[in-house]
Amino acid sequence: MPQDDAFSHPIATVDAVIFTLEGSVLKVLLHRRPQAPFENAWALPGGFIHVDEDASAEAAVRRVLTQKAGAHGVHLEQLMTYSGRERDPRGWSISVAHLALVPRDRLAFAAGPDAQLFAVGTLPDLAFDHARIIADAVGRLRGKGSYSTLPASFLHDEFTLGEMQDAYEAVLGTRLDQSSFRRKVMALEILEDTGEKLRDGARRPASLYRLRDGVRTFDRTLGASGA
Amino acid sequence: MPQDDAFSHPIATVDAVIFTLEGSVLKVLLHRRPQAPFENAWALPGGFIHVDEDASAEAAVRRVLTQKAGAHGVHLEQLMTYSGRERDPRGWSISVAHLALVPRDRLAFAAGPDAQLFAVGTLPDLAFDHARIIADAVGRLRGKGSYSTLPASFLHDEFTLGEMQDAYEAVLGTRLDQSSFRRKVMALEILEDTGEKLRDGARRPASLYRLRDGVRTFDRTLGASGA
DNA sequence: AGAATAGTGTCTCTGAGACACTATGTT
DNA sequence: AACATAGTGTCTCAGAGACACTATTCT
Repeated sequence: MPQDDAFSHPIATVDAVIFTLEGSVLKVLLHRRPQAPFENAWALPGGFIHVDEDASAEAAVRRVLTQKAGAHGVHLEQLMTYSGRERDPRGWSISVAHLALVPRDRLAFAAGPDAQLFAVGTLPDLAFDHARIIADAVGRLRGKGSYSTLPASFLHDEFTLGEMQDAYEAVLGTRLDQSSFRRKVMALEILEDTGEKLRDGARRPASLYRLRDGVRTFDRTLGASGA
Repeated sequence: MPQDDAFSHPIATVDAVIFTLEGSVLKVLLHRRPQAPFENAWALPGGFIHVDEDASAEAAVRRVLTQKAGAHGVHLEQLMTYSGRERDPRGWSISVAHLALVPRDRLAFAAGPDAQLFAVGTLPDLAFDHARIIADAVGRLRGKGSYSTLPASFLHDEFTLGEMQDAYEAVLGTRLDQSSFRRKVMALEILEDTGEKLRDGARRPASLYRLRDGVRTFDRTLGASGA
């Protein structure tokens, strides 16, 4: 315990695994590193914790999210912390990785050769231990997705049951039975009917719902992960 | 991202929430702090990460476990990382909290006014944000306990179904039906019959089982948390 | 009318819980 | 024989999955 402050401190960073849904495909935002180490390699958006500026690691991630993905007010949760002497050639480092879930159109980054969305199934080679971090993040998302409202974070505030089911299917990687899905969602009482309908073409309009706030996880499942 | 190394680094520490079962009561090991900050307050065992000595945060926790609890080779998992400017008066700090589950007789600490096991229901005032950390740890243990072999970490290598059920009941805070518990445990195929029997008194001897390794979590539950 | 998705009804199967019962050892 | 825990059998109920069906809108 508090011996003496003579120990040299590790490098402290944060990393963000920013997920989104693009055409019902689960994707992650990656940036190409502009400098060493791992110059030109793809990597997770991240950066040093600014002790003078960030109130916490989570605040540091929110800063990164805004600066590098143009996203704010999105679902953000801590994933895990990765640390050690070997993971960063610059020295003993500690990185607090977070999970961010963002609707596609709330992501604002300069898409191009240096920033891109990759489907989680086909990732390029990655800097540091970022492949491992993404694998853990996907595991968390798939696992927790089945008994939480996490997948709904990819949707707008108001959405139809069909859109909601699509999001769950994309996250869990399985097809779900429509009838069972609706029955279970309704039984959980996690939605609020807005009274409005979505009219978007040659078919029966669907009711628009909103997530009732406060609800995050439930004790039943909305479908098993087929990963 | 890697800008310049000119940022001052946070203080980096680890904390261990060491759980054990004493007389079917879930307890946590606390130490009294010998010095400021929070001198004389109860706190979780923990300490600075030694960059020159620890290969990772987990390694740092294992060192702390050995030094402060005499425990090694126990179940250890990362809980969460707590960080910020306010949590430690010495400055911006980051602490990687871990969960350790130890059978009572594998804990070797000098019990006395400066080190003690406390039932999780009746904790004293705590230093730093350690009350919050313990609350999170109890939440994790209770939650994950119902669908994992975590509670069995409190037992010896070989144990009876009765002992196993006791451990689950202590962790989940509920009584479980004996018949259902046995049926579910058997259906999960997580145990290996040693062929031996425990003879410990005036009653029918119970079979001794061992955990089959590799098994950590399952998709069904062994009982709901009654917290 | 036809296309397309929204939404309902219902059957079956499995697992969980409750609880009554039998078994087997020591004193 | 009494006792205490080990271990079994069985009934009932709720939720999940499968799937066939009906409803409503636009073109």
